[in-house]
Amino acid sequence: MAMSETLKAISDPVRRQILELLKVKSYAAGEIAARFDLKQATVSYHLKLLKQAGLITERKEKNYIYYDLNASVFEDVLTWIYSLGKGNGDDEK
Amino acid sequence: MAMSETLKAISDPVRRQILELLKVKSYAAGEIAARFDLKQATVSYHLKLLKQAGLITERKEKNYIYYDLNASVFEDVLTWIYSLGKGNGDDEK
DNA sequence: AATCTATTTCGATTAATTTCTAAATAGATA
DNA sequence: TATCTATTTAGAAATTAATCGAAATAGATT
Repeated sequence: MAMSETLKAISDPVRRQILELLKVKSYAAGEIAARFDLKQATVSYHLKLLKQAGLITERKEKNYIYYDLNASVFEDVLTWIYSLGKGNGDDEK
Repeated sequence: MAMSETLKAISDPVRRQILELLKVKSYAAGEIAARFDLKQATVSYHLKLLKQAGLITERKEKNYIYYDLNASVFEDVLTWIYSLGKGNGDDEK
């Protein structure tokens, strides 16, 4: 189930842009929201999905919540993609 | 737009399984459909999306349509995923 | 304690995706 | 040519996802 969640998370362009933003440094939820033409509640929804997929972590500081990228989750995805290239006949998900 | 299409295509588990199947060899549409608990029309819909994303190609032979995997399309996705790991500060999609 | 600030959660709405049945296409075969 | 076989396309129903406004939470600040 982990990979489905990861792939669904990154299949949305808003969520990919959030990840790209967090690649540079941590941002608080409000700072992230400010960069999109979306309401804060909507961005919060996307952050929740990314968090559930393990792609970001949160860290509370003062009354802000800072988000950090966790790219290590991509390992399974990379393995799956490579396996398609390598023709080893494994027919399972 | 290409990457969004690729990622959306592989965000569905049925479509990932189709790709895994095609990794082994080409199959006709009906043979693929036979492996899923879905109507042929539904599988045809998934094949269409995979084709649009460039992940499979089709080849007509007799009155069958054979499908082949084209994993080369993953290059952009791999590049994107790697770029998130490497912290190079590029904030664009 | 009262209020301010940052953020999430809830409920509703709209939009997109998946699935189905039925009909259409198109190439083989009788 | 009539029909069989493989497959797609069209249209409708069901499910899931994205968005918003309003209310709730929780930690600072006064």
